[in-house]
Order: sequence, then structure tokens, then C-alpha cells
Amino acid sequence: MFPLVSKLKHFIALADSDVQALSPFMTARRSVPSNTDLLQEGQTYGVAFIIHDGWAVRYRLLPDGRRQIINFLIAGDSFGLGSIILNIADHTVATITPAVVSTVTAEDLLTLIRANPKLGAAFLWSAAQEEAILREHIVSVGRRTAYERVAHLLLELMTRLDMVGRVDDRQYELPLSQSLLADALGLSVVHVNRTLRRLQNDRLIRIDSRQIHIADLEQLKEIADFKRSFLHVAKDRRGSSPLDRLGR
Amino acid sequence: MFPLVSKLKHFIALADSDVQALSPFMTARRSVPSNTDLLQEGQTYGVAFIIHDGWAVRYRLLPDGRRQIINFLIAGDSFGLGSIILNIADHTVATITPAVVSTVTAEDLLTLIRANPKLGAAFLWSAAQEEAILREHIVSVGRRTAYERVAHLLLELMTRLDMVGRVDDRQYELPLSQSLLADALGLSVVHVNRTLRRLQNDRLIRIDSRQIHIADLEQLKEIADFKRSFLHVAKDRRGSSPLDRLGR
DNA sequence: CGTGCTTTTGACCGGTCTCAACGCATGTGG
DNA sequence: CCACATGCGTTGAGACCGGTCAAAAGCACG
Repeated sequence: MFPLVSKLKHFIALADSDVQALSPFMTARRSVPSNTDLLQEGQTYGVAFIIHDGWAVRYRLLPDGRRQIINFLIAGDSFGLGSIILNIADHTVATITPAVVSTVTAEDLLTLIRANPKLGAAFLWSAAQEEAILREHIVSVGRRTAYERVAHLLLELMTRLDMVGRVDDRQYELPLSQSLLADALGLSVVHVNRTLRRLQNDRLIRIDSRQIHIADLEQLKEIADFKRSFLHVAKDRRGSSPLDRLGR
Repeated sequence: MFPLVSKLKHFIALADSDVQALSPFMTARRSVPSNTDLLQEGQTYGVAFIIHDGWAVRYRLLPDGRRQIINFLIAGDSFGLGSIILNIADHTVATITPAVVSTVTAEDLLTLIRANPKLGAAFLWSAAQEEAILREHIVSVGRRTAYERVAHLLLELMTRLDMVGRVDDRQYELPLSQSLLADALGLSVVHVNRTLRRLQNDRLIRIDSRQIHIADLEQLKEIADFKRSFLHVAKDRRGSSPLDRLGR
């Protein structure tokens, strides 16, 4: 199944027709190499992107070269809708691995949603999740120690990757250099290195050639104060949201 | 004019009918005292809030009491839509001054937008601005020094307050204790105090009984790397956005 | 097999934190 | 009207988390 579909299904039940309606966007794919800018600060865009495979980062540079990564984008994520609305991008998005993406125009997107309201609800949900991730990122960088920050990020990524079926027995591929982690977490490369080392010495995680294994999930969650609920995965959701109506 | 209307008009031109359609929500007001929770982490809500007057904060507490303020909410801001979508709030919103608010149900909101598509576009725009503020907050807390952070926040607040007509000659009321500033900026109270003092010694700002005066706007912007554009105020916007269509 | 990126480690530095104390304003109850 | 408590701003002293600088080793790839 396409990662995007897999992800959206975690938010709201989709009819076959919804999935059908999405497929044109899933099949018009484009491969882009690593380290390619997809969205550039200051540029104007009329399209949104869907990532089918590979990783990207959203970041901003300060004049003296300091970089802050806003968030990581993985398979199933989309971005650029904000730039459609706002006309001009206030940050850059770049691939950090080879990736497969497709683009959607604002028109197509509006048409799609009008014809399939459930998809609209699913995208809304997805946007709300993304905002929750941003908020939690602020908490991490503002108030958590380096140790806690790294732990939290590793758990967040595991949860998100799990939504698109890329986690196997608490193990997943993490194609991030320590320098990328540093810029995401507001730390220096050197300190990220030491912190990762400490997490391994403490037997909380294991890292082996870009593969991360969460060795002690419970303790790691405790340390990071990681609340899975903030990602609002609906898997175990019972009740209904007022917005379900949107999707009939 | 109501702050919310004033703010939305910065994003998109509203017809009289749009403003008319909004007024029922503007007039059903409720006064709430200072330090009142409007939204509590873990609770379920079916309504969104509009702030007509006063200040509120969105924050999250860590188990040991550390607090991170996600953002400040001022007149014209709304919140809680995310909680409508997600069913459960992952953070708390509380007033920090006496405030005047009103609530909107998801149903009313959907009806309103369906009848006045332009309002839908305006709210989208507003949501996009809010997300941009969150992103910039991550940059601040992750990569800016204390000095730069404080400078940036003061400029952000001035710009936002200006959108609702609460700034007079680079001067505005800032009803925030240093402890609130500290929790927003990821700093200690003591350091916020020293930093504010330094900004005043450097003749960049003046503070006098909760009134902030930006004494040297240009230099402050330089220090903070403040780009007004990230707030996407459309005042001086020429071109059109694909989403203008939404509003006919 | 050289070039460049990444990881790792050591030594030292410094921005920010913690702890502690004090002043000042405001409020409250006796 | 005073006694006291409470909240906020301010300042000093010292500690520490994480930064910077530097260097070497591992590794990937042309």
C-alpha cells in the first residue's frame, strides 16, 4: 500500500473510492537525488508535494550559517500546502536521501477533496498531527535536556515510521547524520555524538549502520516523557469526531 | 472593529456580507478572569475559542514541573480547532490576563464557511500564519541566543498586535511576567531578567510599567534576524494566491 | 587510494542555570 | 493602619550542561 494511504487510514476510515481517487497522484512519481531542494525560502509555488519514499528536511538558515531543522519528512508526508496558501515559502525543504515524490496543484487538490470529503477530513487530521509535532518539538528544544531530546525524537520517528509500515520489532532505518540530528535538536554535533553514545551505554537503544533498535522502550518513553497520544494515531480510537461528518 | 475581523482583513479582502456573517460570534461574549484554563490537556472539546480581548498562553508541562509555552494568544486569535479535529487536547490553554472570549461549535463553523467561502480562505490563511509562528519559534529556541530570542519575540508580538491595532508608535502593552517570557523562550527567569536589562542598556528597547517601546527597530530586527514576511501579512501583497478562488 | 564527509574523543571554555538573598509593590485580614 | 504574606523584579556567586576547537580514525566513493 502507498505510504500516504497507509498514513491517512490511521486517521479515518477510507472507502475504496477514496483510495481510487488518490491513485492518480500516487502513480505520477518522480525520483529526485539526495540533497535536492524541493522548496526554497523566498520562492513562490503553486504545488504541494507528496513524499512516497526517502527522507527530507524542512529547515531555516540564520544569516551566519546556523541552521535549524523544523522537522523531518518521511514517506507518506506531504508539504507545500502552506506555501500554496501563503504564496511564498518562508523556509526550505530538501531531500536528504534519494527520494520519490509527486506534486499536486492546488486546483487538483481542491477538486479531489470536493469529490471525496473523507479525504479532506483525513488531510485535516494529518495537518493537525503535523502541528502537534511542531508543538512537541518546541517543548523538546525549549525544556528538555539533550538526553531527553534525543530519546523523544527517536520515539517520535519510530511512531511515524510505524504508521507507514517501516518499523519492524522496534527497529527502523534512520538515515540521519549526527549533524542533521544536531540541527534538529538545537545541539552541537559533538554533543549529539556523546548523547547517542550514552543512550547506547545505558542499553536503551542500539545503533548499527543506520539501523536503530529501541532496546528498552518503556524506560525510553519514561525519560522522554513521550506520549504517543500527541501524534493522535486513531488506531485505537473509539469515539467519533465532529469532523467525521465531513466525510459523510 | 473586532480584532478578529481586523486580523482576517490582513489576509484577504472581506465583503461586508462576510463581516456580517461573523458578527453573531463576535457578540456572544464571555468574560473570564486571569489564570483560567480554557482548554486542558487530556480533555475532549467540541468547540473552538475566539479571543476578543486579553492574553492567553498555550503550554505543556513536563512531569517534573518544567513548563514550555508554545505560543501566546492575543486579541483576534482563535484556537481549539485542532482539538475539534483531534478530539483530545494535547496541551493546555489558559488566560494570563482577564479576557473576553466566545466559543464556536464545529457545526456553526462549518456552516459559516460553507456560506462564506472567503471566510474559509481567511481562516486557512490565519492557520498558516500560526504554523509559521510555531516554526519560527522552533528556530528561536533551537538556534538563537537569549539576546536574539528575546528580541525576536518582542518584534513578533509587535507585528501581531499591530494587526489588531494595539500598537502605537512602536509601543505596546506587554502584560507578561519575566517568568512567562522565560517559559516561552526556554530560558530561566534570571537570565531573561539580565537579557531584558541588557537590551535596555543597549538602548534597543524601553520598558516602563508593562509598556514596551521599541527604541531602535532596525538594529533589533538585525539582531533577531526578524523577517516580517514570515508572518505573511498581506497588506502589501499584489499577486493573487490560488486559494483566492476559494473565496470566489 | 585520495578526498571528503562522518564519527569519535579530549581539553577547555562560556552561556545559561541554580541557589540565595533582597527590595518593592500589592493585597488581606485583624 | 499595621503585620504579614505573596508575587515579581533584581543582583551576586558559583556550578554545569553543552559549546568550541582540534585532531584522528573510519568509511564511502570516484
